[in-house]
Amino acid sequence: MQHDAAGRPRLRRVPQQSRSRDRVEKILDSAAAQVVRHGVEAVGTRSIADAADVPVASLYQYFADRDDILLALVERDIEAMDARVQADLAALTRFTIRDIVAATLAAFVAVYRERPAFVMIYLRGRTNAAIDEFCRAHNRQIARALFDLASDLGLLVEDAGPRHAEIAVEMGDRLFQLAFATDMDGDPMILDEALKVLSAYLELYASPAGLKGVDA
Amino acid sequence: MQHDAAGRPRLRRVPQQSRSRDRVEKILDSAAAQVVRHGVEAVGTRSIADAADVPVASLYQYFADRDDILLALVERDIEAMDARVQADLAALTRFTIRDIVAATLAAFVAVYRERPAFVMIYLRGRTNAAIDEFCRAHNRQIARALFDLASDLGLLVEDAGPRHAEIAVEMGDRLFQLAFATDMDGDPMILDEALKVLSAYLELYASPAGLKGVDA
Amino acid sequence: MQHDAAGRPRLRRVPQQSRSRDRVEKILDSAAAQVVRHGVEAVGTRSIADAADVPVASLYQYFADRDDILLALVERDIEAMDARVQADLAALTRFTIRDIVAATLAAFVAVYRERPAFVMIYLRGRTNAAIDEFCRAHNRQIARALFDLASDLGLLVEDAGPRHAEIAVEMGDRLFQLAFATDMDGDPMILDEALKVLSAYLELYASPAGLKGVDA
Amino acid sequence: MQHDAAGRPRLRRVPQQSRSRDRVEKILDSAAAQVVRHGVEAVGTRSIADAADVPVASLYQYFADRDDILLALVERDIEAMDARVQADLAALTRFTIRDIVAATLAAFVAVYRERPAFVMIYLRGRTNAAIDEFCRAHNRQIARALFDLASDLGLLVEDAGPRHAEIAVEMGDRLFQLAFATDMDGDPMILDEALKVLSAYLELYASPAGLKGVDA
DNA sequence: AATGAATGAGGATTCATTCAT
DNA sequence: TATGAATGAATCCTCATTCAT
Repeated sequence: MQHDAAGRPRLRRVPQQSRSRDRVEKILDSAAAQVVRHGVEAVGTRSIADAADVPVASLYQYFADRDDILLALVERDIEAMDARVQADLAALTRFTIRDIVAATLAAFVAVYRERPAFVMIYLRGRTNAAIDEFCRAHNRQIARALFDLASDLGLLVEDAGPRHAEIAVEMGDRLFQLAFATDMDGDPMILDEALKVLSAYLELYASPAGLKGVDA
Repeated sequence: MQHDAAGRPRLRRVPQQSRSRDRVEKILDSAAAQVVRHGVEAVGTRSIADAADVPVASLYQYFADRDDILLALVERDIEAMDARVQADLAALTRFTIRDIVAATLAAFVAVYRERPAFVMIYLRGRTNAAIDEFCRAHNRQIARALFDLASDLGLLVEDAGPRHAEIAVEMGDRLFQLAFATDMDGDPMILDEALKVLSAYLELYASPAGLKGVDA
Repeated sequence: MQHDAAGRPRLRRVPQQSRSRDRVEKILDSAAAQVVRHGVEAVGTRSIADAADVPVASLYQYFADRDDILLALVERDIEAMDARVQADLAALTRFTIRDIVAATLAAFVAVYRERPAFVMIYLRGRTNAAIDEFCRAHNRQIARALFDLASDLGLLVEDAGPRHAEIAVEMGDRLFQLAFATDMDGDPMILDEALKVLSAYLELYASPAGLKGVDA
Repeated sequence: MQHDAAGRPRLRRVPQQSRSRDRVEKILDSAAAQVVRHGVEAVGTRSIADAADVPVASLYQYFADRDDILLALVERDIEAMDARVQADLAALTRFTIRDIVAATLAAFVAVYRERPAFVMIYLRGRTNAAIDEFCRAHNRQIARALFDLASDLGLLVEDAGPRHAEIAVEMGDRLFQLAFATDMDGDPMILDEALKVLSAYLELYASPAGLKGVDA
């Protein structure tokens, strides 16, 4: 990560032009392909650039860093994930804690399956501080959103707080890491376990409505 | 991996001298330590050599390649694992399918816990073709050995074949990878599940004796 | 420095528009600040442009080159210096060789102190052919002007020629470089010595009037 | 400057082999030539290596860094300077404070004149922390040696301490920087001034013998 | 057998400059 | 005129590997 004179990390410039957007997408696609093919550590600026048919120097138009490219990959995938979760939850006609958990997990699985590069980078996130940090922050954000939803619908008891949601999300995160560690489709057994574990945990904080369900 | 003029991989020279053996062990120990501390990709010939207090060039007396060192690490660990499995099985006084599975899994867990470098390399095995190939071959070999044992003891039905054992071993392999992916001691929940899953699977092919047990 | 198709150096476009003039000044001010802060070699187009709040590409509207910016800086400062010398000399009511030398040196010192960037670039001028060349030419020009002044006032003997003035100017130039090499205000001891040395030298070529003085 | 895993700067390997020594000398000579020709900032690893007819990577056999090469240049020159000072002082048959100062300054001037690259690097030392630090330490060391000599010969009064010698050396150092800033042979006027200033200063701490002299 | 020395190939990143609009 | 975007060339440096002794 580059830093400016004042020591703050230089921000990646987010291009708004459509031409640029295409190029960025191409770069990210190439990077994703390389990651899937050869692993996170093996992708270099050169291989990304070559695959994207872009000069190496041009990468630095759009990204601060090699790491920044990987981070962008994760961000892109996470955005897709958020969208999917939101859509799937919006499609529910009846809400229980378990339904919300199931829909969320299903959305995650669907996106993971579509985006194998995400799985690879995410799993090795430990190699890369920026990615790690970003994902952690995102987990908190997701937890908050889910908590707000359940709370607004009256599915939770008084005691329940955003903290509980965070714990659940972190657990789910871990389980997904495990499930996708070696199986790019997500080990179904662990995915099943994930649903059971998370539901059981969160139902400890469910109101009667949270168990019985409320209509949308 | 180096290749000779004919394109075949150059074989690692296996030293027989005791002085050499000490050095090889020291190198492997150092490499293992580095792997555990900094991850597979971060380990270079220099860091291994420095840690082993051996000149870098001397690594090539004992190993063909950087990859070859990692492979040797895996081989060494796998040998330990085989020995442990054999010993633990030999210690059983009564054999059921489930006992064999349990003893084997326990042996694996014990060795994994003693040898964290193995876990790290094995998990990232995909980075390294040689290691991947070696492990796959070893899995088949283990499967065969276990099948022969159970078969000789009359624990299996007629339908059972080495293929089933292979499937079980591969499943166990996967589950271990998952269990150790984030927890260097092996996620106990997954390890428990592993025992249940593998036993249940293999008992589908168990003879009555395989369920009830036979004396040693 | 850029060159056109015929190999001649491309001339810097001297903008006449007032809007442009403002921008050029801003660019030069920024460049000067950067030079003083970080040294000549550390100043890049990007840092100049950022500091001037101007797009990098716009620098090339006004300057042919990175070098050309530094050269323009020197030119601007030299123009100020010339004006100051002229004004200070015009303010004299009585002229001796020593008075002219003193006034000239004082004018130089005053300008150097106001324009630290000039000192830095000039001292490292050797890095930059264009600047070196320009300064040498200017030295000759100043020497000629001072010689003409003293000559017209009858302060010099017959033997005296522009060449002697040039030597004096070069000596003075060197002494200034020395005086400002480490002390941004000019080492006073060297500045004093400069006055003594140059006066003594030039008085070797002074007419009686040159020593006694003439009224303006 | 490189750093090892523990954060300490990786030491430059000082080669003892004669073959290596030749190469190191060749590299340093090339670097010196480049510095003199194009200035300190313009010398890169590539240009040094090319000029020395050595692969770039080989530079890193002998030097930790680009900076380290420049530092080595300075060290080599400083060693020569120390040797020269020692020899010139040993040649004196009669010792006064002034004689010691004169001999020392003369030795410095002689070495500076032989080694223009040293002058250039030393003057820009401010660019390079390692060089700066090294020179400062060396100044202290020289001061100590000169003080010990004068002290042993009984040339100093009781009050005199190594601290005074350090001040004198620092002053001399500055004056040399000035004298050689623009004149590769050392501006004679400043060199003369240097002798006067330093002698006068140190004679404040001279014993009668220090003024009158003692035989070797 | 052992190793200090040597190196080609490649790593990420920066920079001055040009181009298309 | 003005400029965002684009890039070739260069930067320093690392690494696995080989060679000569």
